[in-house]
Amino acid sequence: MPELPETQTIAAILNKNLAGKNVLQVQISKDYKALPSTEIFIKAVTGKKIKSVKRVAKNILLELNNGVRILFHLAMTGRLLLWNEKVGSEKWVKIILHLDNGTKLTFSDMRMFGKAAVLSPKQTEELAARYGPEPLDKNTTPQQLFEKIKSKRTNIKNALLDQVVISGLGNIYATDALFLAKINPLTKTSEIAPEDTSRLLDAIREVLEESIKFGGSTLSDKMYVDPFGKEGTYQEHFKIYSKKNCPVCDGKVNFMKISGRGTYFCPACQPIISA
DNA sequence: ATGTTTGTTCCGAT
DNA sequence: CATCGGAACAAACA
Repeated sequence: MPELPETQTIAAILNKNLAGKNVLQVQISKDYKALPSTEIFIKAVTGKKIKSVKRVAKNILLELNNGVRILFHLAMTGRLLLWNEKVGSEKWVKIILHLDNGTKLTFSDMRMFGKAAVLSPKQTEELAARYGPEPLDKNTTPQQLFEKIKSKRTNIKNALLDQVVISGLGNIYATDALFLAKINPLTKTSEIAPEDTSRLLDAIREVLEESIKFGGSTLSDKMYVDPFGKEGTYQEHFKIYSKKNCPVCDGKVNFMKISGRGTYFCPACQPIISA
């Protein structure tokens, strides 16, 4: 579930609450495989101090004082919770980190699509290098995005979901950003002009920043909550995602699957660019 | 019972 | 050979 805003929200809260804490003990569920192996994971993490928590694309990285990183990727249904008296029982817990302030961080994952791994400093660099530009990085330019988009031969919606083109977008924010930029999701990347990319990057930044402001999106399944169990409210501010009628022209919103992902767009406000 | 789901990766097809 | 897109991964819900 989590895309960039949700991952960012989690990383910021964890950084605030975990920096400087020591990991006293690590518990891993028998039915779960941490990477590269559960044994190596436990050995690498136990007794280490957490220096900081950062986000890279949709990954959450806990930097330890020996330079090793714990990587969590939440995929569709992963959760990281900081347990206290308010955050109650949680199912599907796979990993528990016991901290020296008496609290614990749990990683749970209902559908097991997520990932927990330890990375060496070199592997951490390699990870970041695999991803496209970070949309919220001020140094990211429309020209960069344009070149990345032009390297793909598919529609713009698929291109935006490719983490090599741009980091951190998922189905919801790609859908909303295309609506704000007035670009039809089926537009071939070959038809995208530099000025479209400029509008698109602005739109991407707008939806991501707004969502971060609202603490991300929590859908009806309640899968996403922050580490203290709090839901996001960006779903009350969706631009087009999940809507029946266009908020701009009130026309009927089109729904279709693009590469298997539910896509919403307004055919009037997001017309196909003809060659 | 069938169809749906916010992500990523692998494999077959092109 | 590179790239695209469907299927698969697994579980809950309507």
